Amino acid sequence: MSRTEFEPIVDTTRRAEIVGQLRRAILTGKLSPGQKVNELKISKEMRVSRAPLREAVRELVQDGLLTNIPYAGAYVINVVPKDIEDAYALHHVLEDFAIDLVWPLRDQRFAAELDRRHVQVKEATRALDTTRQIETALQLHSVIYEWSDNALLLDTWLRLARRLQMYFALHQQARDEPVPDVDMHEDYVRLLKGKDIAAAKQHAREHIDWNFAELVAYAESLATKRK
Amino acid sequence: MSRTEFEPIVDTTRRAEIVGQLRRAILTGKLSPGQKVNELKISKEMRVSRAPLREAVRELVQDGLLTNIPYAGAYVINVVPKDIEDAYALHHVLEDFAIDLVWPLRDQRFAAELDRRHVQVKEATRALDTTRQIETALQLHSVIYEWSDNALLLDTWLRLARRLQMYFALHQQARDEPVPDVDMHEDYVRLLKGKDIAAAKQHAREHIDWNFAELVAYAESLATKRK
DNA sequence: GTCAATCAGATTGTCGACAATCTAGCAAGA
DNA sequence: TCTTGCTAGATTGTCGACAATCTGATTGAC
Repeated sequence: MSRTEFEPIVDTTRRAEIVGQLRRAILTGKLSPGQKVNELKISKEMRVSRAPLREAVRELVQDGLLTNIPYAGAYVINVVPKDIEDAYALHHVLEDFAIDLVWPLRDQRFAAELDRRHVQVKEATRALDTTRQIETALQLHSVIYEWSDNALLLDTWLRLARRLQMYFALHQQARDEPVPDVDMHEDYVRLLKGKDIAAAKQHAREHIDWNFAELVAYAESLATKRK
Repeated sequence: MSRTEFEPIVDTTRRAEIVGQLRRAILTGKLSPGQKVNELKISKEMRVSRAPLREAVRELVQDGLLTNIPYAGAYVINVVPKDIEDAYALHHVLEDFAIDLVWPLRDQRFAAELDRRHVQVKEATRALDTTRQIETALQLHSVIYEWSDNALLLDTWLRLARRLQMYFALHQQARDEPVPDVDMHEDYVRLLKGKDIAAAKQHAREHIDWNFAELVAYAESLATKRK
């Protein structure tokens, strides 16, 4: 029996590639909220036929990043303050649950993984790469979900995370300000490795909320502009 | 301003119809876990081309009812005990959250809707229509999510509900026994209309678990059989 | 001028055919 | 006997073309 473990072969279909590109385009604001996804135009630009593109669109619709109206087209979802509030409320609940589940499962590898991703966040922050910073920060949060040993919870989180990534990206892109403090996640990581679950939960709660008000305000400004 | 409210036009694409049929087939066990979804065969049976069928499959893959392996095909998801446990754990958390949210929003129409769906469950139960009984019972549970005014939570619940519907249906189909008591949801509905939120939560928790052990045992029997 | 009917252009939905890939079975060689 | 290479058949992935539908502008009647 071989000891080496091989990675599964990566999806090598055009469809998967297209999904990736479209998702990135949405999450980085290259496709802005409300914008229509023109199949013919995009398929030409990507040099693929409409079939795999359409299948990719179905995936993103199911993902919640696009909405579809039959015979009218697919549109990037809009962002209104209520969406942000809903997402944050759900995030609180899921994070709490994930910490409960992960607490007895934490081991040395868990701590190592937390540190590894924390480093990535700090690197992206120092490099002033906001897009990557958002991405790595969410990946850091993903650790507890990945280790909570509940596939459904992880799946639910990943869906939510994509929404959050979109909100953050839009916001950052709009204000174009210096990135937040490098040590933002210091306490978060430390408490997750510690012994006080109540403190960890409490801090996670506050940590999640750090830019909540700002994001809602941004969504409101969007709504007013749209009028 | 018109006072009458019109329903949105139903999706009138073949794709939507196909999604419905496939979903029903999976949720009723017509397509059993692990079974392959042969595109050519099904498209012929449905008298449609493969294009809309494939798009429908993408949706169901994203929904979590199918898994896809490139160039190999789409398969109905398997059911293992851990899946049931994960689903129930998440259900507890979501139900708790939903009750919190819905509590201050309850009004007379909320109570009426609870009653209406409760009646449907009882009718299905009396008619010995197990499939419909499962469907209506989940729709009864959906009330609190629909009224909780959190679109993301509702979306998350609907995903979970489909998984649960599949588990229940498989189980029922396997044991082929008389359906449970007609008054099963009596307390659930009564407490949701009452004033004691703690009692409502507590009962919801127990109510959710009523057939948990049975379902896990069934999944285990499946797993052993598969060997 | 207002409103309804009509029409052209653009876009989405669907189809049938072809290309790429996988699987199972068989044959050849060590 | 086991492994390797090959082949044929089936299935999935992709393509280009056509049909159905929507949108906006134009026309014409009142």
